[in-house]
Amino acid sequence: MPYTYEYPRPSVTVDVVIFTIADDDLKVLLIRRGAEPFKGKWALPGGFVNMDESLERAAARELKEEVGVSDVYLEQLFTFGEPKRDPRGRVISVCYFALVDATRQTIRAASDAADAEWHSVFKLPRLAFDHRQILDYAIWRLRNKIEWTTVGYELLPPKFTLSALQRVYEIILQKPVDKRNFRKRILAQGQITELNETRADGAHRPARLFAFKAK
Amino acid sequence: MPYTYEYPRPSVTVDVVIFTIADDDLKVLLIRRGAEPFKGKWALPGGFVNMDESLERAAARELKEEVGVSDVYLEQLFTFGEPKRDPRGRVISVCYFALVDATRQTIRAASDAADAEWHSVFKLPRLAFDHRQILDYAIWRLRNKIEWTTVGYELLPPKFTLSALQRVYEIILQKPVDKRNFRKRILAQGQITELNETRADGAHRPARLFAFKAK
DNA sequence: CCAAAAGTGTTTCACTTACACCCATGA
DNA sequence: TCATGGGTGTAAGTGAAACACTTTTGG
Repeated sequence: MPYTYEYPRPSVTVDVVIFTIADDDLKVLLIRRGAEPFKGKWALPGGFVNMDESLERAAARELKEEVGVSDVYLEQLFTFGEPKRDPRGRVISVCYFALVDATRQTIRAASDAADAEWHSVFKLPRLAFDHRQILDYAIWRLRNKIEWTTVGYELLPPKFTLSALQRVYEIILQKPVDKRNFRKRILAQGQITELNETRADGAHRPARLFAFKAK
Repeated sequence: MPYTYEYPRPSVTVDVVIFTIADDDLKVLLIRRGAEPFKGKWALPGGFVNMDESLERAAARELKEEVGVSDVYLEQLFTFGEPKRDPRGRVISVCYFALVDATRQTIRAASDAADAEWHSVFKLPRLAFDHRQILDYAIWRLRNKIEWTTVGYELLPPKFTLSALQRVYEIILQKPVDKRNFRKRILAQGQITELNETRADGAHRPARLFAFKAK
């Protein structure tokens, strides 16, 4: 541990990989950069950490500013700090990943960005800085996590059908999932409750709705 | 992403949780602080990140300085950045955890610390800053990781007996492990090779030595 | 020959996987 | 009545857990 603070200090930012499911696809929010370097290129939303806010609060603030939501799933991902990752100087980026349910997201124009858009993670443009690497890592984490935990629910509204949840898994894992085994496994986890409601909109047999127990 | 760097900058340090197995116990290297705050208290080894070195290099450097080893297992753990975690000002700490095998560690006195010592993680003194929280998280990660991966080998010398490896697991998990199932499981992983050597020192039946394949 | 650690297989149980048909509804 | 997505069970296979005795060596 240091004795002194008379030491050159790097800049510290938080970048947030914000995922959602929309149009039957896994999407990530990207911001088109309005200034150099990488002007016009797409980048992850992010910004400086204020001196009086925690890292997680900074990430939550970004999320609020860029997507206009709070109380969503937010997890620290990794801290990227290669000396040359930003051409302007030493910037250390503490990265987070967030899961936002498709019905809540309402993108706001970010104050420091020309444009914000949801992009399919399977058809990504060229990204600024090392953001492609960050995003790839986030996808890898999401895929692992969905197999061992219950984060999948975070991408759905409070009431959802099992078919919708299954689609979330299929989209993220990019492989078909067996319907019967999926339902058995999910129900066996005991984390969701069957509701006495069905979905009204479909043209076919109405699907039973479920809800995630703890949130 | 920021436009400007005219922004207050926090200090950034790396702290390293260095584990080893010694005296049939899981040990962590702690440094006695020689200055305020927390003067005289034990703390994790750590220090500032130089402007031209990566975070991982900074952690490796600390490891080299404090324990005198390189080429050991090193993994980023978490970044702690609560605004009040250091009474002197805003300090963000990128934490790593390292696994050092018991035969290699030769503690050196650290340049900025009065003393460095291995402590049992089960009999810890009061630690400086939020280092207890960091250490608890590192132990949790180690326990998880050892169940799903092969990091256990990193705590042993290149040639080891299966009994020694089993003890590593028992010490970390703090529960007895079934010998036959353990051997089956480890061998089935296909990550270690049986050597044509036995351990010479024991007073009883000599144990076969094994080696980790990829390192 | 005794004490102590090394080494070795089989059975049981739980969980995962593969797989195909009927149901309910709106058009 | 038909097209479409919703919903259900069983059998086989795979991996984890429980469990006790024989072997080899040094003293």
